[in-house]
Formats: sequence, C-alpha cells, structure tokens
Amino acid sequence: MSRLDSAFAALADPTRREILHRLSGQPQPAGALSRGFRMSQPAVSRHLRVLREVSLVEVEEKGRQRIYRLSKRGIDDVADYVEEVSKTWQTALTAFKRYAETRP
Amino acid sequence: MSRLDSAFAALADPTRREILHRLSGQPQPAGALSRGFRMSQPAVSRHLRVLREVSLVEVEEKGRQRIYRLSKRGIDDVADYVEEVSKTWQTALTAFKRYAETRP
DNA sequence: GACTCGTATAACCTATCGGTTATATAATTT
DNA sequence: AAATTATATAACCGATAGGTTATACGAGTC
Repeated sequence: MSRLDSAFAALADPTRREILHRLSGQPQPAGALSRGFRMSQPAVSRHLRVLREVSLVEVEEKGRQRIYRLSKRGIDDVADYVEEVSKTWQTALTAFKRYAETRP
Repeated sequence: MSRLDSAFAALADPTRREILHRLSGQPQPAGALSRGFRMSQPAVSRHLRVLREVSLVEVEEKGRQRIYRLSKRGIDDVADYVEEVSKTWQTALTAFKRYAETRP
C-alpha cells in the first residue's frame, strides 16, 4: 500500500477525521480524546495508531500520557497531492467544458 | 457512510485513482479502460461502479458502450472539502508554530 | 513494593473489500 | 433469429477493517 493509499484510507474514517479536527484545536492526550467518543478506549487507540502510521499525527511522551498533535509532514503530503490533483482536474474540467460547448 | 467517507474510500484505491487519472485525459468506454489493467473486466467494472456511486464519474450510454468521464459534481465535492480542511490545517499549523516559538 | 492510572496490544468476531469465474442482458452484426 | 460484442451482475473466497473484552506495561502514588 502506497503512502497515498494509506493516507486516503486513514481519512476515509469519520472517527479519524473527527480526531484530526479536534487536534486542530489543540494537542491532547490520548485519554482526553478517547473519552470524547462513544466507543471503547482501545478502539480510539487503534485509530490513533493508524493516524500515526501515516504521519498525520505525532506523539510526545509526557510521563504516562501520550500527547497527540497534528503532524506537519503528513499534512504537507496530503496538501501536495491535493494540489497536484487539483491541477489535473482543472485540466480535465477545461476539456470537459470544451466538450460540452461543442455539443449544445 | 457519509458522502465524504465514500469519496475518500473511493480515492484510497490505486486502481480507482488511476482510472480517474486516465479519464482526466479523455472520456473513454469501459472496455478501453478495463483493457488497460491487468485484472479481469468485472473487477474494473466494479471499480467503475464505486466511482459512479460517489459521483466521481458519469456515464453516457452510447449503443452498447458506456462512455465514462469525470463528474464535475464529485470533483467539486472533494475540492470543497479539501479547501475547508486546508483552512483548518492552516490554522492548526499557525498555532503549532506559535507553540514551537514559545518553546525554543 | 503494592496500587492505580494512562495507554497500548492481543485475541476474537463480523462486515466489507477486491479479486476471481460464470452468467445475464442489451445492442449489433451476420 | 442466431451469433457476437460490450458491459454488468451474481456467487464465491481470502484478506482487511473496525469494533469488543481481556490483558500487559510503564509511570506515578501510597
């Protein structure tokens, strides 16, 4: 599985998008995050692992807590791809419009 | 599953991203697409169905052919979300930088 | 040193995914 | 109308995802 596959797969889960959203507010320990969801602590822990593995979040060990925050690297990866795809799609849309115009 | 979940899930598969890429060049019938992959015709047909269901592609029936092309609607959906997320992340990054600066 | 706390991992279950082959269906061609 | 072509669907299978409960483990606390 390529980095990109994993990143998209990670973003496909609503719980993980919600975690990213909350972390965009401020870094938080795993416990605070998991208490915010109606699923078990291990379940959230697993989601955090997935996000870690695709570098969308980073962890800082602070005593027995794990402080999670967004990771610049992962964010940049996604942003780069999105930009590239935007360009491609822009081209495609232009072609599409041209096509539509020739067929009124 | 929300529209967004499905869209990301659809994009998580490399075959489907490749299909979108090829369609960004030009609209094509299903057969031409499926011949370009080293998997069975039904497998590609299923990928096309997934892309159809999340409105990333559209089909035009032309005799016994199905001409596939990118769908503006699906593209816009993704673009909108990406823009929104970009903004959020921009904010988060700013906060992150501020945090980093106060802790040299 | 025993206890508790915060978090991760293990083992397990069910549902879904992505592939296969076989088959159906609709449009052409002969 | 029979055969062929383009494509989709059905039935099946192994792998993976995401949840659960039970358990391990390292860091503070008594």
